[in-house]
Amino acid sequence: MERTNYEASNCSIARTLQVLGEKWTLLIIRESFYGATRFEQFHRVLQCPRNLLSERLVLLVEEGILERSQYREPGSRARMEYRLTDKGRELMHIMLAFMQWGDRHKADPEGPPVVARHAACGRELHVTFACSKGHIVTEPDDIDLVPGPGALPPVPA
Amino acid sequence: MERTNYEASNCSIARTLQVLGEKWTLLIIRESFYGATRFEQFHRVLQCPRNLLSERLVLLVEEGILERSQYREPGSRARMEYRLTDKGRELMHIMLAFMQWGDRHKADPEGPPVVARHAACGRELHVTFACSKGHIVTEPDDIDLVPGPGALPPVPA
DNA sequence: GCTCTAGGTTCAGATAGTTAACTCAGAATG
DNA sequence: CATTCTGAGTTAACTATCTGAACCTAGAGC
Repeated sequence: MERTNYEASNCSIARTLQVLGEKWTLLIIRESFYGATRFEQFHRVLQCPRNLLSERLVLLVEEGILERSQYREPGSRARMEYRLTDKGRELMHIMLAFMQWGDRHKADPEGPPVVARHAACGRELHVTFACSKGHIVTEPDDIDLVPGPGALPPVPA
Repeated sequence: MERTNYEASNCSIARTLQVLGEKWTLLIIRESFYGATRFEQFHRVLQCPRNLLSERLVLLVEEGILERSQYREPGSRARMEYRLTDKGRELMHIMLAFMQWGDRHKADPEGPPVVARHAACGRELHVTFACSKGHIVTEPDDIDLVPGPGALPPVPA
């Protein structure tokens, strides 16, 4: 299974896209967050081609984002289930960032189908940035993107 | 320009992917955040096919994520530039969520090429969730995903 | 022994992405 | 003022990926 190469630069975004950037992948993960665990569940909701679903699940397991295991309901034969690993659950930030932007700019008139709440207090959550001093930042303008240790030479004008 | 349809459910994530989910799109936006504004700048860094770059830029302008305008450097002819709109700048959350996951799980040994800092205090930022009461949540387990006003019937087991 | 279901696999045809060559206008060069 | 150069695309042939549908298999239920 050869996959496309975005690697023109040392970039975590590109490397992450190499895993998540194919069609359906992020929606499969969305369904995992919403509670789907079985092939037919994913397929019923997403209505994506079965072979792609199959390929993507294999890939996500290889990447350590999902975990595949057999289980057996009493009186039923053994089946496979796919569950998010810790690494997969850390994709929550990406999911909710997508959801938040979409709710803001691509909203359905009915309102959002899913809302994220703080389990402890029940209030609605939104994606923010926090610095190590505890400052919460929401405005893009309050963020500086600066070269890090693995920086490449800047883009020539 | 027909685009693919992910719409099996009322979902902001799917609708956002319909705009950002095609190949190269998110990397074009990454470059916008890093300061690229001109066709050849994007192309030099990304090394993507020129026709796709061209198509994607048109699309991002149509979507109101980039703004296209003419400008003229003295002694040079008029050129086009592409700049993030406010709507585009709000994609920062998605960008940094990708970057953070990638830095954690797909890191380059050199370290990250770009770091996000709080403009006011200079400290490193990370993506978090905050509720309206000001609680900061980082653990996926502290988040409940609950049906919102536009909810669809739940996935049958 | 036949049918149903979950979880896939196979394959032909359509769509999207890639590669490389070409265009075109204005600036610079000679 | 003819020629080359550069930025910003366009075009066309080719390749890879995705889609839709049919097919397969093992175990459960009838």
